Formats: sequence, structure tokens, C-alpha cells
Amino acid sequence: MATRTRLDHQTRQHQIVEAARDLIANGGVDALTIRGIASKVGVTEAAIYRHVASKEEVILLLIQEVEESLFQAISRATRSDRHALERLEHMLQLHVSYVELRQGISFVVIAQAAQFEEPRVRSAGRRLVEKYLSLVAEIISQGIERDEIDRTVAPDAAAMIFFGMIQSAVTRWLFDPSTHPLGENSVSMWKLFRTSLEFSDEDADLHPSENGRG
Amino acid sequence: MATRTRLDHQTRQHQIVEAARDLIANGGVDALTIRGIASKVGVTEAAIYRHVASKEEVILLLIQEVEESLFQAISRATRSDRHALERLEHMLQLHVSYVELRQGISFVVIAQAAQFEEPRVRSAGRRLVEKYLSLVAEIISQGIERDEIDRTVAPDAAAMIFFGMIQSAVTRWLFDPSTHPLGENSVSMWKLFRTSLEFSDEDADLHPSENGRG
DNA sequence: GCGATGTATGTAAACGATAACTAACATAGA
DNA sequence: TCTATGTTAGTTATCGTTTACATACATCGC
Repeated sequence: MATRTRLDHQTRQHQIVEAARDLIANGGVDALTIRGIASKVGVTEAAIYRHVASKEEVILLLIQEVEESLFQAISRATRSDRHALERLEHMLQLHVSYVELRQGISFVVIAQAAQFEEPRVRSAGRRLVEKYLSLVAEIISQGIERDEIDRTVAPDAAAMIFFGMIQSAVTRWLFDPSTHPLGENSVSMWKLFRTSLEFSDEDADLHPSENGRG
Repeated sequence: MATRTRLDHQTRQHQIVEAARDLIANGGVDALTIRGIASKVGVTEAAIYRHVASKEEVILLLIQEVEESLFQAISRATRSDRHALERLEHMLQLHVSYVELRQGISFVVIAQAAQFEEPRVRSAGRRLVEKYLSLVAEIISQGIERDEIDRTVAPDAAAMIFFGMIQSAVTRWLFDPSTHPLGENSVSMWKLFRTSLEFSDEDADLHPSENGRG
């Protein structure tokens, strides 16, 4: 192979995970095979096992990669100091862009893991979902403290609805991306959902300075 | 085999579909095999093919069975003549009970189908999801006509959020049924979501007889 | 500078398990 | 006798994984 420079373990492993992502995105979980990975990376199957212990490890690495890149993608929204509702809206938009960019693997992987037999994969998936829900719930709690969100809102329930909006948008989008654009659907859902987070007018006297913060 | 009375085609086919449902519920989609079905039904694999052309047909029959039983289960809520919000609440509750009774297969099957390669399975899944969304959107539209739901609500977006609430509740419940009971989570989400469907007080003068119907 | 050596990385070729499915044949009941 | 329904025993394909062997490269004693 001529003058190929040596690749270190980590680089190869990264290629493997990326190939795994590609396979799932194009053919579903069934398409994730060691053979397929080897073919995409350009080596034999046995070579894959030099960098990865088993197929299970590939899946675990993939979930980890999804977790890191997803939270990286939405971090711009979460660490902002703006109004809680703006943060959520921005987060939703970034999340949706991420899913589009990554061809839907973000939650597809997780949904599959939910009913996977291997306990490690299962708990990795659960951890990711719980971490995501906690992040959303935390933003909502902060919004309540700052009088930006109605204090009768239950943060956990709101976080689950937020999560569900993404799930339903992605589900439909996976069936037919052209007729169910992720962006449009998520925007219209958000427009509706945010009304349940905003103050209702009955409470108007309880938070006279809603827009007078900062 | 002694004095077993003859079973007709349809009965055997029904047993096969039921076995398929059982297998998926207990071990995920990977656990759905002809061998497994044969073992559960109590015949050899070859016998299965007397009643079913292929594994694909089993999946199609299963989706059809899910569709029929699900809509049957929620029909009590949909055909009622009560307030739209009550119908939706009842529907959510019936749907959740159905999922619990059937061990989560209702939407798991569909989510998997979303990324399945076989086009027939795929479109069967899509049809089911679209039918469900239409039903919810229709209830909401009727609610708007009857001045039971705020007329600024977009029925399609609301239906998708409704669908998403179930998806997120089921996802979490599949990970850990004991810590994330379907019923409680769906109730708290509904309590929040319904506030976005109800009239906000700014519109109070536009619908003076909200509770004076019938 | 140079050869020996060890380690990282690759290959070819298989292994055993399991999958969907089929062909040839048996039998019971209308 | 015909048809529906079953069985036994395969076929073919693919899976994850392993074994035995090859080779490039960095390092180290000299």
C-alpha cells in the first residue's frame, strides 16, 4: 500500500464508529455489521477487532459519540444567558439541525437500544435520555426561578413533552423527509407548546415585572 | 397428535401473529424469528410457511393487528360526544393502558418500521402513524369548531405533540417501567399540554358560552 | 549507522451459530 | 382421492468471532 502513513489506534477507532453511524443511517440497525464496517473502512473484518473488542463496543462507542456531539451541538443554546423560552427554542432548533445533519441517527439509535438485549447498551441509552431530560428540566426550573416561566409548570413533564416533540418530528421525518420537514414541524409545535409555559393572564398580578428583568 | 381438532387457516395465522407479538415484546425486534414463532406455536418452522408466505408477511399482519386493536381500544374515547379536551384526555389514557397491556409493542413496532428496508413494511408503518395523527387532528378541529379549543391552535401541530407525549412516555417506560410509570407521566404531561389548548383569557370575550354548550 | 527485535496492524481462511426458506414425504379428514 | 396441514432434513446465506500467519515501523544494543 505504497506510502500510507501509520494511523494510530484512536484514529482507526474513530473511522470505525463513523462507518457504523453511516451504516445505521442508510440501512437501519440491521445494516450495522462488522463486515459492513470493514468494507467501509477498507480493511478486513479481522482488522476491525484490532481496534475494537466486539460489536457491542462499537455500539457503545457510537452512543458515546452521539452523546458528545449532540450536547456539543446544543451547548450554544444551553449556556446562553437569555430568556428561558428563547433558550428552549434555540435548543430545539439546534437539535433538529443536528438530526438532519446526522441523518436521524441521534434518537433512532437510542430508541433501538431501549429494547436491546445487552444490558450495557441499554443503560448507555437510558443514561443519554435521562441526561437530556435533566438538561431541559433544569432550563425550565431556572426559567421559573427567574419568573420567565409560569411557576405552575412541572419541569419534568415539560421536559418530556419537549423530548416528545423531537421524537414525533423525527419519526415522521424518517418516513418521508420531503413532506414532513423537521424544521417546519418543530417550529409549529414549539409555537403551540410555548403557550403552555408562558404566564396565563390570571397570574398577571403575581409577576408584574416579567419583562423588566435584567 | 391424538385427538386435536382441526384448526383452520385463519386461526393458525392468528396464533402466528400473536406469537410474533410476544417475541417482540420480550426480546425486541431481533427476537422475531420464524424458529421462535414455530416454537411458540408448537409446530416446526416449515409448518409456519403453510399459513404465511414469508417473515415480511408476518410483520405486515402484525402491524395490521396493532392498527385494528389500537383503534379499537381508543374508539370509546373518539366516538364520544363529549368536550374535545375530555375526549383527548380519555384517548391518551386508553392508549397508555393499551400500551401497558400489550407490553409496548404498539409504537415500538412502528418506530422500527420507520427505518426498515422493506418498502411494504415501511409504508404500512407510515400509514398507521398518519392515520393516528389525522384522528387526533380531527378531534382538535372539531373542538375548535365547537369553541371548546382555542381557535389559534394548529390541529396538526397539536396532534404531533400529542403523539410525541406518548412516544416519550413509552420510551422512558421501556427503559425502566417501575421508575417511569406510563400512567403518571402521561397524566402530568397532559395537565400541562391542555393549557395550551384551552382559551387564554385574552380571548374571553370572543367565546362567552364556552361551558354553555349542549 | 545498522541489524535484531518487539509491537502494532494487517490478511486469509476458517469456525460455529443462526437465519429464512424449501423439497420430499407423511397423514388425517372431507 | 384430494386437500390441508404437518414433519424431516436439508440448502444457502450471513452473522460475529478466532486462529495462524505476514509485515511495516520504532526502538535499542552495538
